[in-house]
Amino acid sequence: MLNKHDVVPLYAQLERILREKILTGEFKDGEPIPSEAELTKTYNITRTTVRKAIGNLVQEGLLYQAHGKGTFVRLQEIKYSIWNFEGFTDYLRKKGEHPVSRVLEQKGVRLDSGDYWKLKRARGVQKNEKVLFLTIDTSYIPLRKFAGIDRYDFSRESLYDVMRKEYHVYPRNSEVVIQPVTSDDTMKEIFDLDNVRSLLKAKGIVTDERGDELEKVEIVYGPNIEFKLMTKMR
Amino acid sequence: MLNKHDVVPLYAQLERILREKILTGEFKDGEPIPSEAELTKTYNITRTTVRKAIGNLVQEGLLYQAHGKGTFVRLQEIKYSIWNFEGFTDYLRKKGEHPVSRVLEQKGVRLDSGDYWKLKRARGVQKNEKVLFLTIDTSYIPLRKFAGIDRYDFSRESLYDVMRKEYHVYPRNSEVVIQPVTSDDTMKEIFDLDNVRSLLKAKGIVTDERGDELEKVEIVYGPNIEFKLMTKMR
DNA sequence: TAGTGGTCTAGACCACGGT
DNA sequence: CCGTGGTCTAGACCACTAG
Repeated sequence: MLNKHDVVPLYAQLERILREKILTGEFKDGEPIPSEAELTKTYNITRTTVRKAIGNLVQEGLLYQAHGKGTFVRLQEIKYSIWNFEGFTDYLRKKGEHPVSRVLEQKGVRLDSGDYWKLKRARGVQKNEKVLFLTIDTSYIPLRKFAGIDRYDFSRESLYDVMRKEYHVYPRNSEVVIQPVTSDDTMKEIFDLDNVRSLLKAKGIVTDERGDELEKVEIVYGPNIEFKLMTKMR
Repeated sequence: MLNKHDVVPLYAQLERILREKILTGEFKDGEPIPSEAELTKTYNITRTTVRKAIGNLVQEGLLYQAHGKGTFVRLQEIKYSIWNFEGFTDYLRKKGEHPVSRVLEQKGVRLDSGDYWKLKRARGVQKNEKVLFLTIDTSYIPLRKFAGIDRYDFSRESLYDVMRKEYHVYPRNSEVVIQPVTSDDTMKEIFDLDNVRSLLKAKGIVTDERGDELEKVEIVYGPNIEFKLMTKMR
């Protein structure tokens, strides 16, 4: 049930309930959730409010709507091969590789929206005697949320591990824009390029389940990475 | 002014007007646009409709809102964001745009796996007297599955509509690799580039629900497209 | 035809920011 | 204080889908 006097808006409360039911499987993948009309009755709110909640979940990709048919659950809309946030580190370990990070730069910076810890790392794998770098990651971590984050040595520790274990914060969503970039000197050196090339860059934010920003991120992908994308259409 | 009897929804019409004013600089970067109350008066529509239009532009990244202050123009110039293949025509129509296709090349070709119909199109939107091209799509359609596909005029018809309505085949999944490419002469002409640039290319296959290949596809995205990607961890 | 989502109206009260 | 956006109500009519 919803609490009309809560500071949390009704649509956000409903959103949470629906998300829960989708993720626990009470609403099954591909099947319809109750109609908007039903939801207005069940929760005793207007359709506008129901639509706001559903709209957000559609935006999020958890639901889709079909005119005249209904609102349906969509799980696993997008998968990604290299773009997994449970991390880079775990991903490579599973493949039997030895992940390596080299910190290129770290310092406090002030962006318009507050104070951040800037962390720039080259990340890759150990190959025999050599290191093959795959990405250059630049993170801007809000110090308001992660006070003392500068104490950690991120050439050894995983950023997301620290967020989870030390701050009890769980990265959940990311929204990035993919762009082409032309290699600069840093990229040339890290990726061992012999001349100027086009590379891919992903730039965006990582948030927790409430949509709070955890990190501004910018990742440049080296030439050894394929950016594979699978989508499901309806 | 808005046309209440147009098939294009009022919010989409308003959206288009606002987008226009932002992009032409009538609403300047960082400055506020008229308040929601003013817009309701100016266009003689309700605030709900105004908010729907503004909401979409906020989503698109062209505007941001600050509680108690106003609605402001955002510096970055994001025009279109496309996250899957299904959306092109519908996505643009919803925005009150007029999608345009120009067939650049079409012929039968033999690939190692069989006979295909090659269809290369530039796709974009009508802007006043001009056409702004957004993508160059190259499709290879298996003739074994789509005999007679060469009869259709794909400058007018949607490829997927034909697949659905004439062949009763439904595109469902896609698997593509995203790569950077350097512009060639065709791209230079279609996208009206003044010099060589890095662009994005998606290359892969589209399948139906049984995993049967419907199309090999290669899409080059012009500089007016941002490739926005949202991921969720579960 | 009945049920669904898509659009829109005409209000209301609230919280926030700056004066 | 006033003007801004944020939320919400209680309706209405329409277009689409399926039986």
